[in-house]
Amino acid sequence: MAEQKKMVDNNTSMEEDFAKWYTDVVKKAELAAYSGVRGCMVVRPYGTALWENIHDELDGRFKATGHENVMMPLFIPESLLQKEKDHVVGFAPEVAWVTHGGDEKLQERLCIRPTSETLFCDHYSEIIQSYRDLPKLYNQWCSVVRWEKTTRPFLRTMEFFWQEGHTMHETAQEAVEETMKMLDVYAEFAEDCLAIPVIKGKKTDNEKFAGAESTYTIEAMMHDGKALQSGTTHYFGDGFSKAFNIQFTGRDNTLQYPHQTSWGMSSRIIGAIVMTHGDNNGLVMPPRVAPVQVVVLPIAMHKEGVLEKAQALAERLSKFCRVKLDDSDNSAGWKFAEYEMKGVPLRLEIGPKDIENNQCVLVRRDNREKSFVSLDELETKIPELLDAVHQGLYEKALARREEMTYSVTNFEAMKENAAVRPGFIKAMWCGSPACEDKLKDEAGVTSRCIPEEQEKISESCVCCGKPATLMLYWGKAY
RNA sequence: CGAGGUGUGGCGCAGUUGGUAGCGCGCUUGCUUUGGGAGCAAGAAGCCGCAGGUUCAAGUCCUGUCACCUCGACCA
Repeated sequence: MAEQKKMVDNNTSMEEDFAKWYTDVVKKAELAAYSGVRGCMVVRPYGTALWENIHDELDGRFKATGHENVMMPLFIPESLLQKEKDHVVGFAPEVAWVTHGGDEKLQERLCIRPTSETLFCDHYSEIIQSYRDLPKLYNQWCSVVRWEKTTRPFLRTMEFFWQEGHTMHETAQEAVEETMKMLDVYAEFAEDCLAIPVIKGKKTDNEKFAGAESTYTIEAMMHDGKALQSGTTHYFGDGFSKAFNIQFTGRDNTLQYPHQTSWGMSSRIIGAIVMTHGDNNGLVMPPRVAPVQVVVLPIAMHKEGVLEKAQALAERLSKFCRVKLDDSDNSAGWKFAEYEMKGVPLRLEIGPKDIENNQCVLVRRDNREKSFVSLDELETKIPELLDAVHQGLYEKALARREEMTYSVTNFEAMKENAAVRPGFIKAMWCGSPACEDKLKDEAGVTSRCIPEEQEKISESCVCCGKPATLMLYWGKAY
């Protein structure tokens, strides 16, 4: 009975109102707070620590694949933004403009970067002369601004934090390989660090990035069955190179345009973590990026020797994991609930009885499993349990995704399924944008991606019935 | 941009036919507690979003305005 009791009250359940559950968790777990600036959030220390861990893991992978970090300007002059046609049309409705410096009106407006393709291209046109200058493998960590109308913490804010990789290559093939390589890096990171299973695939022309030749994505399924694009890579061909007049002398002594890629993952991924692993007791942090992996709670702290023992344990644990000791005078029950809300993967309880028996209590956040562990085994037991939590989270998310993925072969079934069953829908597509539009208007689903791993659901397009060879994932998206 | 909603101590809210602003949580101090959000006692804290108006009197009625939230549309 007591086991089933909701441990954290005062929080909306996800079945009741998923959107409210989400914002409640974000606020109560202290990831972020609303700010006085419309559509912009304050990322609080706990959220920032999470982002720093995400940064470090990703940045290590970028460096390991030969990339270098740079820092570009915050502003883009209007003339520069307008150099590539598709690109400016795609972003025009959502750029913020600076029109004055002090009291003086500017000769040319400056936009606050919504993305930095144009800045990178402008710079590349200066520094690329020869095939010997290639490839250029640059990345930057920064924030960008897009004037969004509807905002939600992490999922869509006017200013958001991300990394954007921008690379230039001698050949198209090399650039395509880079595009696919970085997609793999994102997928591996999502699954191995965040315990979020993802579907790798290609976006349709309707859904691709403004100015890109092709766009790839990793799609994750949230608890409510909606899709969240969690990372994206683009192959640009030489479109921007031509628009920005970036040329190099090739090995054959002819002038050529380099081939380009870009790729990004944003603070939106924090929303994905919340909505993939969270439950009605709050957040559940994937252990490999959790700001605190183990919280040490002294029980009956006033008793002789308990606090000292807890301090010594925390000190010992800090040598092999991220640990926090809470020796505040809040009650033990309060602390249990608090660190569950914050999603700390493991809780270590140490009280007088444990000290007598040379043991402690370890409790997993993901399934509340409790074990008594000898104090002599912590160095092996804790890493094992952290791995088990990671694995448990991944498997639970994967099982849910599979359970909520359906296949349909005709329009009526698609409409019906989209209306009553949240989740992903696999269906064949003829390749026509008109069919995509119709499915969006009449069934309320958009194409998520053309997955790498294809299946033959049927012979014909789910919409028009014409012969089709491509299987797509469809769904509702954040 | 369309529809809806909300602005009252830090947070969540109540406030009836206009009549001197209240509750819960949190906060501070003290004592007792401490293995699932502790108890008692004493305290601090509010231009009722803002600007006009009606009235003897406005949190409450009227007009305007601003901000934020939710859902759509849009959104690489």
